[in-house]
Amino acid sequence: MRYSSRLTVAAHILMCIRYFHGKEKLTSDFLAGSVNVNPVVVRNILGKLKKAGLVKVEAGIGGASLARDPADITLLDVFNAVETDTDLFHFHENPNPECPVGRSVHPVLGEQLAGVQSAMERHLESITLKDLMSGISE
Amino acid sequence: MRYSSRLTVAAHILMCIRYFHGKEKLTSDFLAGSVNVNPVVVRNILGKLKKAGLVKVEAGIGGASLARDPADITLLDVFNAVETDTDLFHFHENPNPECPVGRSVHPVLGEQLAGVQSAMERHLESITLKDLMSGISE
DNA sequence: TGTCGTTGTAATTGATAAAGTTACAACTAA
DNA sequence: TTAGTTGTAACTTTATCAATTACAACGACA
Repeated sequence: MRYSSRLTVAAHILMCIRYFHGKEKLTSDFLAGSVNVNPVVVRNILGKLKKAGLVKVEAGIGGASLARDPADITLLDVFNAVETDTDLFHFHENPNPECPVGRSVHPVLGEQLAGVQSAMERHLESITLKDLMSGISE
Repeated sequence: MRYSSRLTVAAHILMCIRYFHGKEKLTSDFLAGSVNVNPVVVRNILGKLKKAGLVKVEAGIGGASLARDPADITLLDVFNAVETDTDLFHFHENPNPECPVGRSVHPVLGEQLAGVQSAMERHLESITLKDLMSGISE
């Protein structure tokens, strides 16, 4: 099992909000049309992005907009906003404490894998919404 | 969703094989006792490690051993051996091709995320079984 | 003020994958 | 031949994602 598609869907949504800002009314229905997912999925993700302070959503009237400059929104922000469990690797529970290896596995491996995790996160942090927008043709 | 616990279980198994080499007969039952999982799970993972050329398993008589020096077995080797789908992130299918953003999402985002993936893999590659063994107390 | 379009959210369903377990054929040494 | 082990297949349980239905709450505007 690996991460859900929420990060890529969320990135898609943010790119749409930026691209169509001022041109279209950015309702969950409209966004769902571009991403091609259910509007409720859009509303859920938009809710998480809102909670993380990345977007503003107008309740009632409808429409979403960015809460920050595109250069200030990184993929790590999006990742942390939408992913419930951000841990890359999982440990099996209850290794045998009688065994010298079983006793040490979690701390030893955990330390090494934490380095892998942070390498990934630093890389995600280096990518901004602005970077992504530069790949969209007018 | 994220990666399964197969990587950590496989690492645990390899550490056990190294640690108990020459001291114990390393059957799937014995290994399962240290990891605290079902012996069949051990046999399945051992089969993948064997296919990847990391271990040797004696059919019939029983017992597993390393096929390479611990300094030549990296966590990336183990990762690729046991994980069926190594892609970190997933895309939603069928974005709307009529939309300029929907049309470009996959190539643009895909290129950036490939960089994240390879950052993770390079880091996994830098960790060897020998490194892990040095954390086990005698 | 009341209607309409929209958001926020809960509940249900179906699909997919992981992990545990049972069962048994195939293999090897003694 | 027998005992112990590996290699697999099949089934079960559990968990999560994503789609969907349903509906209350909200806000602009006729």
